[in-house]
Amino acid sequence: MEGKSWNGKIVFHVDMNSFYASVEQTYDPSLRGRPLAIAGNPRERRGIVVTASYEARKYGVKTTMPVWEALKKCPDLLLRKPDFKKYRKASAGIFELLQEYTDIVEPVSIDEGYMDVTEAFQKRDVVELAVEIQNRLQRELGLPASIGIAPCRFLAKMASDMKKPLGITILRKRDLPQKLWPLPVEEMHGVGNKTAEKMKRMQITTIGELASASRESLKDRFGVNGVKLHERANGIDPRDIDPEAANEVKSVGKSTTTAYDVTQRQVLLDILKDLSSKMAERMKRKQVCSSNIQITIRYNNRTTITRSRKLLNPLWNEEDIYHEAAALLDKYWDHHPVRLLGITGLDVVGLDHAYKQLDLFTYEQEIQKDKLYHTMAGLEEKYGSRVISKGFPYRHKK
DNA sequence: TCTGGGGTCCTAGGACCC
DNA sequence: TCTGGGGTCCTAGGACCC
Repeated sequence: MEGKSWNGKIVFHVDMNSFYASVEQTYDPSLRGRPLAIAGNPRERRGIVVTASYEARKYGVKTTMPVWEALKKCPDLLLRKPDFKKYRKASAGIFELLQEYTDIVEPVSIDEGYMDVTEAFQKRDVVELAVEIQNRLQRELGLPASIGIAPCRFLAKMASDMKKPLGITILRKRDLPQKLWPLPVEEMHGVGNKTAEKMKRMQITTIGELASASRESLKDRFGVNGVKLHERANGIDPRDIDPEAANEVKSVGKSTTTAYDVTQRQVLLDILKDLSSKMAERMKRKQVCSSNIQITIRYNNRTTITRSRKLLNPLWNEEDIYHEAAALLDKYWDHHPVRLLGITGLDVVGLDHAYKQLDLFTYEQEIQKDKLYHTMAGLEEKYGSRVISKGFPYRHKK
């Protein structure tokens, strides 16, 4: 248990317990100790449970369960709509607290993160440290957390899952045979339904069986992912904790399930307009732009398609996003009833970065200068960005 | 009365180039 | 006359996670 008994890294995985519900309970003490679910509006068919308090879980209320079903299981269930402003604020408080202990903190979502405490706490008992962090989160922010302690990310993550709520679990390499390997393979982080089913057909039902399966058979079946899972089951995970990871956004999206199945083009365009405006807001807040716009259409039979187009220039304002999204809709929507519509900006880069990249703005000015713009726009409309970028003479100038 | 909204990473096929 | 091989870029879909 002493710091000195650990070889190599010490990683904490801090995982908040029923985070949204816990935050709501700090704002409204009358919710404490009661069955509570954070959920959308059941009348708008977005009504699924996002988070359930532990009291609600006792009745069988679970995440992604439709609200009507949750109410059947627990008639006294209290409901609150999600309020992400509150959650983001609470999240900031949590990570500020964690950063008092080390700079190597990597948030992976609003309510969980990794810490590399190797350097910061060589002399200190790691369990004591975890207890202190857990107590402070509870006392200062009113939020319960479970903490996993291990020599790598994967094991820390598995450890924090082993005791909830308010657990502290150590998972050393030598603990794997007793603590990790007996678990069903579907409980492994990175193994979902599909993979678990395939593994069962290969006679792999526990993490231990995965650990001792042949690397080759896993590689044949699952590609690089199979090799990774095999290594992790054996306690090998070389991924470092990267404090910058959260700043390196790859995509920004906005989607909505419609109140009813939509078949009118104008209604869909209105929704896209609204999504564009919200997306533009978010991109501005994050100071990013995107050069690849994608729309998502989910039809009322739940089949979902995505259609995207790479653009010549990155964009970030509402009108441009809407223009691209509407063009994709008109090109690809097959007029079947729609239940969800979304817009995502892919290939996202920071605005500062975009200015330097490719001299985009001089590029655009030159198009204007040569009066090629309309021809180019017409061509791009017709054939996509690829043709234009290849045919355009300035791209290779220099 | 079914099943949200935000993401990441990987794979595979086709176009295109040499 | 019936068809190479290597590489990149783009697009679409799938699996997974919280």
